[in-house]
This record gives sequence, C-alpha cells and structure tokens, in this order.
Amino acid sequence: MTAVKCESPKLDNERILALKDAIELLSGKWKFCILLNLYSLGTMRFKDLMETSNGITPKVLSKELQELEENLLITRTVNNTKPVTVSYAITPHAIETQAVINALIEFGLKHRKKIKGK
Amino acid sequence: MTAVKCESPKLDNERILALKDAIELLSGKWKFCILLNLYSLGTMRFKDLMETSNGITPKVLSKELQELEENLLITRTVNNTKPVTVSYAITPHAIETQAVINALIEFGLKHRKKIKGK
DNA sequence: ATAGTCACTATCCTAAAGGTAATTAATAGC
DNA sequence: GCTATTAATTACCTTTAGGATAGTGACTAT
Repeated sequence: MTAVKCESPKLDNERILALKDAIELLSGKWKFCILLNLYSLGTMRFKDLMETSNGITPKVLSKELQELEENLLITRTVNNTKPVTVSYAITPHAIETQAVINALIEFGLKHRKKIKGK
Repeated sequence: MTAVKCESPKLDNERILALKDAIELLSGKWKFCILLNLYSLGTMRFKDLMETSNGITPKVLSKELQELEENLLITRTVNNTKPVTVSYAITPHAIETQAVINALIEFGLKHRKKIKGK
C-alpha cells in the first residue's frame, strides 16, 4: 500500500497518525464495497462476497479480507460444512466506519451539486 | 486514478455515486496533505507547498493542484509579481472536507487503541 | 553574459495495485 | 473414475501512481 503523506501544523502528532492510519486502512478499490455489503447484508460467505462485489477476483477478495481481518474490522469463521464454507462478518469496531462513510456521502452530495453548476 | 467500486443494497444510487466521487476525489498520497496545509496556513504559493509537502516533486504537486482546482476545492491565482508567483487557496466548499477529516481522525484514534491491544 | 528565481513541463523509470487464468485440497454425488 | 463445490493460492501480466532528473520560459540581479 502506498503510504499516505499528511502533515499539518494545526494537528497534533497523534491525530496526524490516526488520520494517516484511517486513510491507509480504508483506501483501495474494494474496501468500502466489502464493508458496506457486510454491513447491510450481515454475515456472508466467500462465495456471496464474490457475487455482490461485482468484478472482484478470488485473489483480490482473499487479500482484502485478510487485511480487514488483520485490522480487526471483520471476523473470519470456518464453518463445519462440506465443502468447507467460511463466514465473514463485520466487528462492532467496524461499525464506527459508518461515521466516515456518512461524512464522505454528505461531502460527495454537496460536491456533485457544486460540480453540476460548472 | 483507480476507479473505486462500491455497491450496497442499503444505499440509493445517488448516495452510492456521491460516496464513490468523494473517495476518488480525496484519495491519493498527497491530497489531504495539501488540503490540510492550505486550510491551516492559508493561501500559499507553489514554492511554499513544495516545502510544506515534504518529499513531493513539482510534477506531482502540479498534477494534484490541477485536480483539486478542477474539482473546485482550491483556487489558483497568478500574481502580478516578478518573477511570476501563483497563489493557491482552498474554497469555502473545500472546508466541508473537514467533516470527513474529523471522522477519519476519530476512527483512526479508536482504531489505534483497538490494534494496540492485539 | 551569466546566474538565479519561480512555476511549471517532459521523459524516463520503478513499485505497487490489481487482473487473468490455472491449480489445489477436501469432500460429495453420480 | 469423473465431475462439482468452496475457498482459496500461485504464477504471470498489465496498468497506474508516483519518483528522479532535467529542461523551459519569463523575468531580475550582478
């Protein structure tokens, strides 16, 4: 992942690091897609995520899920089924990303209005 | 820019597009750095931005500024000085990104606490 | 004439993100 | 034995973001 740069004389170091972490953690082509799907549809299996994340490949999905799991945003559960299925669910902690998503949506809505009048 | 993918049965199409736009507009290594600097230090010249955005090259800074200007987040003003100087300032519209930045910081702070206890 | 400032632009290059396609392991059904 | 399902992994390839370096054009100062 490309390390994000952000410095600001107005923010203390802890906040700068937090901002940097948050951006890096959530950036990429598929992160929000996966989180939104898990958030709105609940626990999902690998196969389900393959289908709802339109155009993703198993390799990329697998990698994304690993990153999200490492960062405690989702849980991975192997089910005792045949063939083996694996369930993914967002953690309570991941629900905190909703505030970010809402802020992005609100900004995006205002932005679209601004741009339309150009 | 890599087009972000996000779909969700819970969000209507307008909000999905807004989210997509916002993410794409703000993603990249330098966007937040530049916006934060202009926000906290006020109007800045190209040269100033080169110095505060530690490690950026003129080519990349130029490209980032063009993108931000196209999206009405900053203004570009050529000053009648010798040699010519150019001033960049954030627009009132760009100040709305503060909500996004704050949400990211809040999430990042909580996230750092979570990860520390791993 | 030469060197310096400022705001870039041009060219080339690397590293990382992401895509394609094939393959694997475990198991079940036919 | 052969095919199918699920959740991956592997090797390979392409695209893109961004970095390194040099150069340009308008001007000033010495």
